[in-house]
Amino acid sequence: MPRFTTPPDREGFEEAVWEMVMQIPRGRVCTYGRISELVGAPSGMDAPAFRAFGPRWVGGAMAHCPDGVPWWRVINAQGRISQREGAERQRRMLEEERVEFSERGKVDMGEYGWEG
DNA sequence: ATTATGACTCCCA
DNA sequence: GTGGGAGCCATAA
Repeated sequence: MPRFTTPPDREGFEEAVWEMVMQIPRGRVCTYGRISELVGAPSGMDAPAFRAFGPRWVGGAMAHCPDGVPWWRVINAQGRISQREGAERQRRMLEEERVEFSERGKVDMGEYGWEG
């Protein structure tokens, strides 16, 4: 397992992430990686490092986001739920807004994915 | 000071 | 489709 850290300017980065996540329409999903791309790297960080860690930082921001942020609309690039503890709850939240899961628990990104 | 810890993605067997 | 490794460092305890 690779290690990762919180980003430089964590507060600013996470706020930007939350604002971006709030733009995901109801009934759609977005990936950690796509959110991090849309938000962009904090100044002073090189692209390769950000490519590697950005998505995980987005995950970190989802772990403690303020009310009003639809954290459940963020899933991984494979169309699956990354969270372990709250996976069922997240799935319910998505199904309530008509997002469908395959038998293997996957969301069709072509159908439900939001690219920003 | 040292250690454990994280809601990821890509690439290649 | 599934499995493992690489990416490489800030916080909290």
